[in-house]
Amino acid sequence: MEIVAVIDFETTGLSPAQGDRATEIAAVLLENGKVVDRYQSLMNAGVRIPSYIETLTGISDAMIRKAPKAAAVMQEVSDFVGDYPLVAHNASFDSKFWDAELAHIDRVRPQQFACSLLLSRRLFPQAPSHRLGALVEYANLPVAGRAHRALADAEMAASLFVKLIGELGQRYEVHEVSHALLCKIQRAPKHQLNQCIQRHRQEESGH
DNA sequence: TGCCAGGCCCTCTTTAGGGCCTT
Repeated sequence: MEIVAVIDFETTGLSPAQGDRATEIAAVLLENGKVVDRYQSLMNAGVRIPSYIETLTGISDAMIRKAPKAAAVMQEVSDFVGDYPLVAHNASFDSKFWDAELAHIDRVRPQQFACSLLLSRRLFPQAPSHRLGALVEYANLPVAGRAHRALADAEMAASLFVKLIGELGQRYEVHEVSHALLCKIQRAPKHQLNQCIQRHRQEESGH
């Protein structure tokens, strides 16, 4: 498939609409199932980190004070990602923060997100949990580092994403999985994946 | 003062409720 960018944010909470800000961003570029480039940075948005968040992520106020400004980091990472299609685990979360942080620098996201959580629910419905760490364990994927740090989570989401594409290719004999197809599959009713893929094939071939 | 996310997905559903997932 085309090059995609898998991203992961660490933040001060769950909702930019409630004033939460990003504290760390990572993006990895995937080409032919391999990570070919990486970006990672802490980012200083001038906000305090709640203690339970520091416990969760290991990211402290002291670390953030020394980090580059959020605006500079977002300019760098959005340049790094360009218009490659995006992927995240629970993309509804990361897309909210991506859009909110881009808005602070007057940029607008041009591309769509695919979601490895929605895809996992469809392709691995039997998994005991669809949390990123649990899926990595379930699929026997390598642990990339400390969970709840952006680069480790982005690397693990990337390897999960590669696994999902492989599964899709095998199970449904889709030889060229596109980001556009994934965006359709992740919205399709679980019992209609086959129909969704057939319809996509027909649209692609112009019938 | 009191409140505080929101989208997905299942089910004892659809005139709704609650768990999962992200930090």
